[in-house]
Amino acid sequence: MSNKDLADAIFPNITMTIKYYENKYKKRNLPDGCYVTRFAPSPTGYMHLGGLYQAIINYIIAKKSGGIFYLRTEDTDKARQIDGAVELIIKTLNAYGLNPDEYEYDGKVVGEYGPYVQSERKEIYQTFIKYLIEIGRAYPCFCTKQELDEMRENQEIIKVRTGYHGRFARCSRMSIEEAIEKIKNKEPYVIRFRSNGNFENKFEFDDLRQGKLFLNENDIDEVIMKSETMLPTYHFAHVVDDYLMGTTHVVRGEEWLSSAPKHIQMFEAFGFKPPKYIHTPLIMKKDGDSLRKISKRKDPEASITYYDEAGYPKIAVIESLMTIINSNYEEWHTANPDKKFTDFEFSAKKMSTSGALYDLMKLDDISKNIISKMTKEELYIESLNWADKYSESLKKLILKDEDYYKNIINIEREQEKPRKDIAKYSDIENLIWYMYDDIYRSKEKQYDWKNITDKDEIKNILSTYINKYIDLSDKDIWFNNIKIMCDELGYASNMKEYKKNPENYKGNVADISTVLRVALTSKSMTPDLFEIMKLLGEDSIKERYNNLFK
RNA sequence: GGCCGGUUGGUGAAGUGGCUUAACACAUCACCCUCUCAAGGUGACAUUCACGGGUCCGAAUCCCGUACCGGUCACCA
Repeated sequence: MSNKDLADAIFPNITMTIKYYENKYKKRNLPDGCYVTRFAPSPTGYMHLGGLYQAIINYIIAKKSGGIFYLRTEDTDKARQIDGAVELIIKTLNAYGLNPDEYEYDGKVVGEYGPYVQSERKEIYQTFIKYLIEIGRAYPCFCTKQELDEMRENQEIIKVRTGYHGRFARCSRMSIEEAIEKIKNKEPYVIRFRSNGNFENKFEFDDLRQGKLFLNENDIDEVIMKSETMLPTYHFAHVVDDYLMGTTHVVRGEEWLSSAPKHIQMFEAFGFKPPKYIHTPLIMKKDGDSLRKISKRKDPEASITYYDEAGYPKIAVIESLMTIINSNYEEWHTANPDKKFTDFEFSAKKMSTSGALYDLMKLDDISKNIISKMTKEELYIESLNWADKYSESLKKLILKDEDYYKNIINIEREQEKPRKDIAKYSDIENLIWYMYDDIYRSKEKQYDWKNITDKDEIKNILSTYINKYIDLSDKDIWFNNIKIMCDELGYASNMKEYKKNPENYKGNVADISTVLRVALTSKSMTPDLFEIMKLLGEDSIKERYNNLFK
């Protein structure tokens, strides 16, 4: 009995060879220096901020080099899979402008290296595993979960490194006959890789972010195929897929670094050249006094849907992540305002050395800048698209009179230094509701009076204004009228004069303006009053002033 | 516990032996501008780079030790 017999007993139906697949998936015909990268999420739920972060890096290094960025679905864990997760990932990627060149979705395969869904590549993995068994580098293991648990407990007691290695790797010494017998008896088993490493030995591992590292060789006989589904584990699928798909650079989270020795060893077992690795820091979250990996379960801001629902422009989210990826991104972007984030010269070495806290304040700042630079047409379209999905009330407002809406959002907009008060589309409604008469009438309002609070004085100011001074034909005339009114009512029309001798006046032009503003909008903080008045129109202003104390 | 990495302001960080009196950006605060707010302008904000020791004419930068933080040690990825 030979290893060949064992391999046949396990995979009687696998007739292909590695050569066949190597022929089928030809080496990519790309010029030197092109990066082939992938985003390889497992469809276990919603798209995660960390996932987007990985995807961005993969995308920019591939695009910048003229290479390929592809999407691979890692669905080997059927228990954790969630319906619709793949769709969400693809849609998110596309929405954020990170379109993969190759992917598989909804029965459609784009690219020469598919299937791009791991569960559909079962035969490929099994072919590779079969080969490993034939050459004696893999074997079936019949240890039960319970036996493994006991073994680990034992190892802890006698203070040995835990894991299936060395003398603890019982099934590695099982005779071929016995193994075949057990398989015939339908005993459950997994396939393990037979490691030839020595944990005491170090080898040099070159991580493109961390630089040269000296890691211990792996001596654990890792599970490479699961028993029930006969699908590979991550470790094995990574080796086979990234080899066959021609991945040149694997960008993945730092949590993978410690299993890199296993991967390297498997590549070597096949005689394949491993890809280059970039292990990235994790995005962290402050939890009390300590830090932890940002978590989808505990942190709403870990899910990309959080940003979509709040209405952040996609590019703002990307740029905020870029500042974490390489902190010189912002400086570069300021110097090259017309370039896209994909033009940025990403440097793995410049990535932070430890996990970064994601700063929502920073996101707001980036987002405000981006939104302030939009034209009114752009903002109109973006905000309507957002409202269509997430806000019935804003949508109604916009559609009531689209031109009116555009005029409102255009206040202090299309100019050299535009107003920056919108960080996300969900802010808009709260900033503009008072521009609509019907809402203004029905809404419960708190008037935010400042210096002048006396009812009769306010009435007096308002009636004087609408009877004698209201003129919306031109901003200078408008403001000049307010100043004249100040003089008439005993308020300082000139702020400098007022500051010199405040006791000579009842107040100043700012106080008067504030009364006009609050009486009109209920708010003491609004954009340019003249613009607001002009848009509202005389009738509306008069109505609001007249009805104020009724 | 073993192994691997890390530790520069509230945050992201620049920095690789003298150019650093520690860049830039966010946040915060003050002032200016100003009809309010936002914006914009000016300035403040780490006498110090986790701590201790060492090398050196000179250290955030190199070495050693300690502490703390993170990752990993699954038939999860």
